[in-house]
Amino acid sequence: MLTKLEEFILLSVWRLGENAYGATIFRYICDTTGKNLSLGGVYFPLERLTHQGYLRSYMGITTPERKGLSRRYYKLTPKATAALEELRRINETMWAGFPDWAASVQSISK
Amino acid sequence: MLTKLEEFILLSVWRLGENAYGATIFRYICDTTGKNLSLGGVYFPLERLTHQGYLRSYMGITTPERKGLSRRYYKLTPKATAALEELRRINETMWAGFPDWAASVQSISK
DNA sequence: TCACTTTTTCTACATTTTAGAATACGCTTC
DNA sequence: GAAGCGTATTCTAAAATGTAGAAAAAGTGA
Repeated sequence: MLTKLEEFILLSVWRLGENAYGATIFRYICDTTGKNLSLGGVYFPLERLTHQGYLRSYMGITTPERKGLSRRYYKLTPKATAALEELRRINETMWAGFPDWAASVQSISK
Repeated sequence: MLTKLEEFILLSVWRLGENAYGATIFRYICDTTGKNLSLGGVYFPLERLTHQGYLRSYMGITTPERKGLSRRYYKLTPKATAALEELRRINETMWAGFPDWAASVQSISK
């Protein structure tokens, strides 16, 4: 099963689209969760997920007029999309009916 | 931050109500996720969560006419409820707009 | 008493996370 | 053209967490 961090990383890659690389993913997760991750704690799972076939990565070759080391960008593979959809279903079942959840989900009235 | 297992354990305790003890929690999570957890992998975090103040536990003293070791029941503390509500908010933000999610959530049209 | 069922507890090992230091690269400035 | 700065990635060691399964506990029934 994907860990929570892996789940969040995959979702971040999906959401950031063309702009998904280590540093932006790190910042996005920190901002959204309000927690302080460590940088290493995002780069390491990125590699792991790539090895496991959830992500494809490629070096940024375009527009090299910016400062710094060249970026390594990430994209979801179909395997990742499938895993996320399964996870979404599991999450939905687990959380169904939890107080306050009702406010944003249809067809649960309690 | 709570791990995924801890999240699922807390949700199971909430859902199982008066019937939340190690073995039922274990079975509920296995059934819902379709994964094979190990038993030890549920008892250990249960103790951890209790120590950290997310759960209160008490031994089952009622109706001792059943077989087996006496059960240790669990209940959520207010700290756990608060953590779950925060997590729900984070999850909602992370998952908002993800394909297929739309089917069960209001006001997302894409 | 012995075997059986349900449940918890324990142990050893593998994986994942945390925290932060080290390294890389390309501008800019002196 | 060397030094410093900002953006990024890579690496390392320690701590926390998860996996797998064996062992133990307690009551029931043969």
